[in-house]
Amino acid sequence: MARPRKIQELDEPHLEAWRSFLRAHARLTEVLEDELSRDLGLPLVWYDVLIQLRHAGGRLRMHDLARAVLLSRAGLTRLVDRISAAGLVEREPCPDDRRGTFVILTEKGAERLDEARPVHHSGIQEHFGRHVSLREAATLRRVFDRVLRSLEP
Amino acid sequence: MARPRKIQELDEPHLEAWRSFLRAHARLTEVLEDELSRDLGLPLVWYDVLIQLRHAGGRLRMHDLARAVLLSRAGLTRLVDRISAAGLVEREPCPDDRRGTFVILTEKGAERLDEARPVHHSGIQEHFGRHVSLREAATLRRVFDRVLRSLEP
DNA sequence: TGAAACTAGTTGCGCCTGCAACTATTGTGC
DNA sequence: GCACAATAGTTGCAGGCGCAACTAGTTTCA
Repeated sequence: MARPRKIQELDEPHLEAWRSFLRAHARLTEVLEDELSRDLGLPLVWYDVLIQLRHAGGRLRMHDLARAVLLSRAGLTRLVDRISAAGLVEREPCPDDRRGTFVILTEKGAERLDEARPVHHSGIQEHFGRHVSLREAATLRRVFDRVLRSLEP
Repeated sequence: MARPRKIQELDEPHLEAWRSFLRAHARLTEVLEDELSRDLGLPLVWYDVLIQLRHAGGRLRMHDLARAVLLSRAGLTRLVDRISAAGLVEREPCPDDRRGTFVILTEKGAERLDEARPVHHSGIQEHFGRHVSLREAATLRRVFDRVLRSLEP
């Protein structure tokens, strides 16, 4: 008799892929964080903030920056406090929307980013890129983008 | 004239793969953490501790458990404090090595794990496995294991 | 055997984060 | 135009983590 089946079960190969994925992420971010902090005194989140700002042309609203760096707005408030205390970004009120605040990449922030980028990129190459063929990189990107799209609202 | 070249440069496809990897990890763990906490009141790290204990036959030294769940020994001390306060594990002195402490999966912990496992696994299937072909899963595992091996010692 | 080096686990401390509550501003519907 | 809901950002608070220092036990080796 046909019994109702789950749409799909999680099988061993997928579970193994998942476990390797988790472990690789943990180790890679640990190593890259250490390298960037040690060599340049720049935490990875700081780097991420600076990169996102440059990517957006140098300025971003708190709200948008929070989404870009995957942080709560509260978390971002404190983070921007620290980074701006170091002079790498500045806050500026948003003229259109008086609730809003822009975060702006300063000259000094841009310099630090220029120093950090090659270091960080060669870390990624050294520990990740080097071990991944072009074909595999394409697969990774395709798969993860697919996963991400499914998680969007 | 042949100028010295870097061994390898990080190229766009690899960088894109890296970015998607990071975002996918952040979103997936966020969602799975929420599901497990909401449905069963069990944080993901707790689940991980219980699973690792079962995997090891029900008992593990603090030190080994810390490595298994990718936590500092200090972090694990507090984590085990919390989980054992909830009755899911117990500490027991190690007879061979009087510095050592075993963490032991209790009956209650095993029950909670049995409840959580199918929930967590269907979450992984729903948000990850479902979007990944068998062939892709094999690639992911192969790539990440390769990366992990390079990070050992 | 005995001292020095090492290892296991815990604790003090400070950092970073999210949640919930709050203020200020903007948008909506009658 | 005005009350009510929604949104932007900040702050109090508590949880969870790692580092460094500490205690206790073990290994090494002369």
